[in-house]
Amino acid sequence: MAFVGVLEILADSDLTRAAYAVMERVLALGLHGILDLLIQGYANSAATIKLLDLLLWVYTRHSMAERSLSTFYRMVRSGFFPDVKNCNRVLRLLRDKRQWVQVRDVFEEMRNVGILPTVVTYNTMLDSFFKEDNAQDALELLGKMLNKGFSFNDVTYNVLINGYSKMGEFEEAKRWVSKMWTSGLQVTAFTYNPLIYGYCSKGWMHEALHFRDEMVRRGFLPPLPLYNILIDGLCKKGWVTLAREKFCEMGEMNLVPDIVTYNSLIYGYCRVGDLREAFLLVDDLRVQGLAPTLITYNTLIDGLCRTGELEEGKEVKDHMVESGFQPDVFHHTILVNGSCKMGKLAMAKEFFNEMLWIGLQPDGFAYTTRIVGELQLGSASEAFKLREEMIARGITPDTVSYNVQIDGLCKMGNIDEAYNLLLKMVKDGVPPDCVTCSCIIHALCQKGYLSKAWAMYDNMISSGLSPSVITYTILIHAYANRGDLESAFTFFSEMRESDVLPNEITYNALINGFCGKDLELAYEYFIEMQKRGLSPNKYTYTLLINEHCNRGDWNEALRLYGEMHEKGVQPDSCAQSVLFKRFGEEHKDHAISYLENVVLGN
DNA sequence: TCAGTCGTAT
Repeated sequence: MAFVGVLEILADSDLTRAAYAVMERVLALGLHGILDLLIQGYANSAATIKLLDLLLWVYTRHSMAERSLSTFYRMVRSGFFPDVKNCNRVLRLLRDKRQWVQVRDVFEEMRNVGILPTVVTYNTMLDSFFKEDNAQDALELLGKMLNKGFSFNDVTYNVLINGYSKMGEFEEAKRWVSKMWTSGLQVTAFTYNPLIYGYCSKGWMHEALHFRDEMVRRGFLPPLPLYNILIDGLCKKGWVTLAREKFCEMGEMNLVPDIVTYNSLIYGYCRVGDLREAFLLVDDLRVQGLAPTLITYNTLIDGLCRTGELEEGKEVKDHMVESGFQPDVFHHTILVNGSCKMGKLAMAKEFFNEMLWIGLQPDGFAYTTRIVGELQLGSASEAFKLREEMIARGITPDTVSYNVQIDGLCKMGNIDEAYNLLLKMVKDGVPPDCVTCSCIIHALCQKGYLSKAWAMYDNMISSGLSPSVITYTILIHAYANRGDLESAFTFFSEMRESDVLPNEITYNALINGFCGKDLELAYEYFIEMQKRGLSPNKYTYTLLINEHCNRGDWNEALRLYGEMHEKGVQPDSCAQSVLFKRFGEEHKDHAISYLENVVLGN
């Protein structure tokens, strides 16, 4: 036990750094028994407390939560009270490991034995409470902190701003930002980070952009990650033009985009189906001296799959593998999904099996994707087998997994079974969401049980779930289609009051309902949707053209058909057959080419 | 700070 003697000398002579190095060496050798030796009084008592503290420090530095905890408790119970700095280190470690109960216990123990907390202790505890989603306890602690005469430092403010932003309590977060300004503490660019990050993660991009502006007005240069978050948030909303503007703005601010910036923007263009621009960006990033990553490739392949270009996606995959990238679970999930969406179940299976073959463990996303394919293109029993296999592999079904299953049952017409599964999911502690309810509402509407659907809607509201644009559209469509325009309008109004924005499909559902009854009102919605920046699509035109044809108003039908062309909306066979439904089958081709000539003025 | 799964319409 010579090392204890060495440590004792070092501790006595205040050679902390040297003692730390020796202690690290001792533990690297696995000699954890030093704790017992010290507690039993192997060294002199002045050195013992220093060495125990050192031990605790080393354990926390190496993120050894169990050892840190047991050392802490052995120490306090033997009357060796650790330095508060080491207690703070233990708290921080436990917080980072999300061991909430242990964080609270250690804090409580500190109080019991009389170790006085510092502002760092309070900041750590506040942060821990927020990360635990317990703002109430954070608030109480804040009160205690003030009562004891502690004043907030910059970290306190940042913890509060961060905590409230993550919870989506932006008003409260903003209040602390302005308090921080008036407190005279140093506000930095990073003070705004959590707020902007919070807004982006909730998709509130206007607010996020507003705070970028405020930041710049206050004279801060937004850091690169902040621009990346903004561009990512804009792209996720599909606002790729605005994202591009921000991308250009970066240059004006002397910020150099990195691969994350490019990947986000590429994602944005892929999501709006502009693969040309996405590939141009890949060229551009290469010119800038950057190189595509696995994420770049996966994003492009997903983009191609979504536009139906599965073969091109496979080409990119080959190119990716040739460039030395190892396909991962994301990659395979994308291709499984792409194959299913093209109706190629056998190919989806191949991609899924390839993933297993190369030794990758499919996660919940991969299984869910595969199960959806099986439900839509294959068999329910195969889907069930896969679900069992997923559970056997230790993946517990989440909300999406249940939703897929529930929707599958609904589509097979088993609403009762779907409802039972909803009850089971609640029992299993998996929270149903808006999609769960929408699936069942949709099924009820399709079966004609409209009042049951309405009851389900009331049910979801009283459970605290917010209906989405899809939920409203399902109900509006069902009621409008049945001719109950008043009820359809009720949902439309409720939608407005809840600040849920209608989309093209919502308007189509309304227009569909009003066409047969009140064409004037149908046109009002047709105008309104365009005022709101929504472009009528082929369904919108088809609905209106159909109605005019039914009324024999051939001129207006033709005018709409022309407008459709002008706006670049490609009519499909459905739009054309609606227009010519009075024509005999054998004349249609002539009629269509005649019409194209008239309309296009050729 | 970046990628993958579920629900709407003629």
